[in-house]
Amino acid sequence: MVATAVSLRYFILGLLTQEPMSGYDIRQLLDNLSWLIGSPSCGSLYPALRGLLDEGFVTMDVEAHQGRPPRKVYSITEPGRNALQGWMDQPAIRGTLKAFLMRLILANRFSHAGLIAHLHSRRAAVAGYRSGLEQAVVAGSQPEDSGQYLALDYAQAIACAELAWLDSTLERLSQWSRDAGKGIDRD
Amino acid sequence: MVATAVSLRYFILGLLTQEPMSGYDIRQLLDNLSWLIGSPSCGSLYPALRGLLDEGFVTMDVEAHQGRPPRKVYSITEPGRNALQGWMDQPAIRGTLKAFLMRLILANRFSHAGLIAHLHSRRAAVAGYRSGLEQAVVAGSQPEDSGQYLALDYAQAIACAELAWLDSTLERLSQWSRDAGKGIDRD
DNA sequence: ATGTGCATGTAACTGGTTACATGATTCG
DNA sequence: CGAATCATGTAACCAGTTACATGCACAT
Repeated sequence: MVATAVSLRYFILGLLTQEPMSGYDIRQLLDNLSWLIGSPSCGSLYPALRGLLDEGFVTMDVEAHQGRPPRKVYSITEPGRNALQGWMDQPAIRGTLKAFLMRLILANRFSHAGLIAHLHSRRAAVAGYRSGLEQAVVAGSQPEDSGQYLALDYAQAIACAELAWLDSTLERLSQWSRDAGKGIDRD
Repeated sequence: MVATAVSLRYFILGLLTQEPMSGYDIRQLLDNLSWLIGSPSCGSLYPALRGLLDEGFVTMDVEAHQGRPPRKVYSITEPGRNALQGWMDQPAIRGTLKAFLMRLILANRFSHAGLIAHLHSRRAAVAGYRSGLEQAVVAGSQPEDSGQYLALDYAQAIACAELAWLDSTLERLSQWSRDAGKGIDRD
């Protein structure tokens, strides 16, 4: 009853903020992003669209062509935008990397500040995770159970890399926004 | 019909290779590992045990205590060991980090060679993933769609970190096994 | 008496997958 | 003629989650 991640639904909703699209369009777009979040292959796409429609987060216009099946073009509604905003504002729940990436892709369509906030919240989550790992190292895992030890080491390495990326990116973004603030948006 | 990851089932099976355990024992063990793979909190644990029992991968002995509910102690069977081996031998399917970590934890209970193979297969998977990301950078994503660009960059950073860890760990392990081969197991 | 720990489980739901089903159009 | 592309969807299944249900023992 708490967070209800429901990534795909909201991600689709986010994609629709750019322009109205048909299910087919969305699928192709998702296929392009498959390296990041994996294509959900129609079996989950169409039900998701149906769900969004039922909740009133999108409207549907049928573009009938003769012969060819009619394109059903979906557009986001005001309630849809609100729901999406609500989803975006949710703090990044730990472990859901995919959800983070989805939001990251969508984030700067909203606001620069939102993007920054999103990165910060991720940073906090990862930092917490890493400190948990450190405690686990100190506590249990003797190096004799090297499986556990390896897994721990691996997870720590990843977490450190994430933190490093987040820090450098935040630095870069804040610098960019400082420059933009001064009106020196050369690029 | 292909891979059927079914992580938890097989992970439990792997834990049982060390010693017979009751559901309760397993749960506590999993709780200890929660920072890595997240505790599955009985709702999935007991059904998993039931499933393993139905498939003949474990046997169950009931230790009746008066008063206190009886401990049901599960032991792995020969078919269970075979099934587990089959699962371990599956190449690490991309994206399933958790499955990889589970196998990593279990791997060296089997054989040193298996562990190495496991790491190599992960390495191949991650390398493939990264090259996919690189292609995606070259192809689509103009820096204007900075959301996509950021996500891409992030994923690449992680992938690189993974590769670096895998390489250094493989190096370390092969050195260790070389030393052991020479009988100079100083540590 | 009350709550914490041991020890088991069920039921309903969720988010997703695979594989299948439909049907017209256009290209080789 | 057959295959690929456009375009929609359904049905069955799967792994896992949350929340609930049970019940005894022992300590406060």
